[in-house]
Amino acid sequence: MSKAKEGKPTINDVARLAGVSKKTVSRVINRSALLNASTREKVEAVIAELGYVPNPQARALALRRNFLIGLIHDNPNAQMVLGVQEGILSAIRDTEFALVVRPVNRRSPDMLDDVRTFLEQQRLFGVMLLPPISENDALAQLCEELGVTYVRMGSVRLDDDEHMVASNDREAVAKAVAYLVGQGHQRIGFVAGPEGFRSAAERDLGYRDALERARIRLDSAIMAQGNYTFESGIAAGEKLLAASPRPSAIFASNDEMAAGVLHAARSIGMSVPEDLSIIGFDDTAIAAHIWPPLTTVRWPIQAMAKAAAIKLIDPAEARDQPSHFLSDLIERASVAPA
Amino acid sequence: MSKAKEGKPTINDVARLAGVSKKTVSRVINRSALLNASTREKVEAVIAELGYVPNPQARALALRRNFLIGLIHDNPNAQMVLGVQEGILSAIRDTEFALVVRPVNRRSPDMLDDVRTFLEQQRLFGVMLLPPISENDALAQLCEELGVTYVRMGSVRLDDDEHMVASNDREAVAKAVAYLVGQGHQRIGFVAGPEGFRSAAERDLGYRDALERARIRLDSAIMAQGNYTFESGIAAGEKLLAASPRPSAIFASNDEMAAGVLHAARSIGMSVPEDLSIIGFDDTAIAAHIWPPLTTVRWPIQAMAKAAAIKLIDPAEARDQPSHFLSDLIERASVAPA
DNA sequence: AGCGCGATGGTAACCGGTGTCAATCCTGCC
DNA sequence: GGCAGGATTGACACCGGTTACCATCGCGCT
Repeated sequence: MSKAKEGKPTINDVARLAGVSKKTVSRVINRSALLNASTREKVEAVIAELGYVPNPQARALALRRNFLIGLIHDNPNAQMVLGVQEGILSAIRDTEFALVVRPVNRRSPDMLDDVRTFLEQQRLFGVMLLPPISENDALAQLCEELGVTYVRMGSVRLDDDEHMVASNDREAVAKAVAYLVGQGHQRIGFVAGPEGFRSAAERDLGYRDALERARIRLDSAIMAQGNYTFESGIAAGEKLLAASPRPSAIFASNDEMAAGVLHAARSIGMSVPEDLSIIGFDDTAIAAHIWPPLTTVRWPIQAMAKAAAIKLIDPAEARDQPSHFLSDLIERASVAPA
Repeated sequence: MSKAKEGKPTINDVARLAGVSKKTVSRVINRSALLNASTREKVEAVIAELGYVPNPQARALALRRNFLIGLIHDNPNAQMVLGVQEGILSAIRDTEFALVVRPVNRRSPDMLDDVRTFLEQQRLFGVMLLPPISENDALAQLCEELGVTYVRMGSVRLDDDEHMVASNDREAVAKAVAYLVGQGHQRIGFVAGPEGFRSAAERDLGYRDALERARIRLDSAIMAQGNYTFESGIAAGEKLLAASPRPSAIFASNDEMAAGVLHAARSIGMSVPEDLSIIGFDDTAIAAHIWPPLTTVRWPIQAMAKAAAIKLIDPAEARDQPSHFLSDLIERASVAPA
């Protein structure tokens, strides 16, 4: 408050004012046990008075590790990315960690180089990988090679528990389809996601599992593939609804495509859910804001992200963190009994 | 590749192998002009061979500034937040800057303390503030006090150009409403946003401007207030459509409420846009994925965020960056002539 | 009284860069 | 050939922390 010439107070200032050495101040900051109580109090008083906060860059340099965790993603689902960011933040709030984000372009040929530069340049403590990029094994290997710890989030277990937090999309979809069966539906269409997405493959398997368990035969006439977009959902819907006999229910591998199916149904005069039941996946904002609100499957994203972040930053608690999560079926109004 | 015992190569390793001093290597890294070409080449060769990348923490310490820019927000619109993140990233890609995000809770009483702790602890180079929290002057003052440069994004100019990148919501709404007038609508309803949001106030003003210019009298029977949610849009829609005479068009202050109005209209048997034209604001994912696709107003978010980031990190280019942006009217299918 | 020992706290080096300033090397020019 | 002066380069301190290791202190003990 006196001659503090612009600059923030440093550990030296604290030491001088408290009449102790830097080292002692450092001990106070790091809560070292071998410290006389009165010394500690004296130092703490000075710290409070000066409003001293240790310089993170200096700390990082001396400790040879920093306190930044990265989030690398190419996920088009804004809702999900933000959910992850909030989940991570809830884990690192009240710690000295901070979250650095890095959207990348999956299709870019130099995606890997881009990530490499990023990791080398920033020397992050660790990174989280979101799908679909988290399915890229080369990326995980790159982290390994660069000595950056990582945790992947995904729709299926792709790595050991230490490096993975996974939902079980296959099971979740099977449950959703079984739910349709439970509502009396026997002719259930399916809109698959694009190739190359692990989630798409898993959801496909879940659909097949459910039909098999219900002893319903697969019929390729009521199966179509989309690419997770609204438009592809429309196209898929048109194909499926042209089949004869028509499906009485359709499971779409994500909400956007489900919205597209809904649109296709409506444009040929069918009403939902009276004439057609629809289930989506992801519980994005769209799901709740179309009419009728979409029944869908939801990853517990925040919880997953939080668990992932804890795995990254706190080895002690890491083993208590679950690596597998169950998705919930969110029942809204797009499903009716057959 | 030989005895590199785990650790990454440092400037000392490079200096030793190149047979020059640290300082010279430093000069090469920083592209200092006063350097003999042959020396530079020699050093660059060693750098390439070793795969040397300067340690950002050490740099930050020595330079007394770091290369982290923060994004502080409490914005519920995921689409927008992600757009901003991408905009910022496009500005800092190929620089050594990184983006640190910090979602906060607007309603929390210790929001300011939370931000203060964050800023003091991380010693960021600068921060960007997103609405609605960017409207909080105390926050801007806090940044000032802590010596953190900041740039605010918002729907109206709240600060000098150096610290502000603004759209002009008032003008944008006026244009949108004028567009409805141009389509022959004379009875145009309005759904306002919640109090306390500057954007809501501006959009309200824009509506009034447009009516005044068109010499249409305000009628509180076809004005309602919502809180930017889908549900509040339904309620507002019900109120407005119960008025007599009914409005032939409705402007809603955001897309979610517009979707709500659409739903309200449909549930009383009106079809859109035949019986009712609707315009929203924000161009969120919902706008494109409901039926009919919503005509709406869009902030050029990425461009704004990019300009804001450049203002933050590059004083030289900062003055070339615009501080004001015009929003675009995105014409889809929810508007028809009266 | 002298001694050993655990509890505290200090000193100096170091983490990996950058700034300052002086030393050295050229070069042209008288 | 000698010298001024700009172009290069290096030595060294320093940024603000931490660690390794040493010094001191107070105490109980013989």
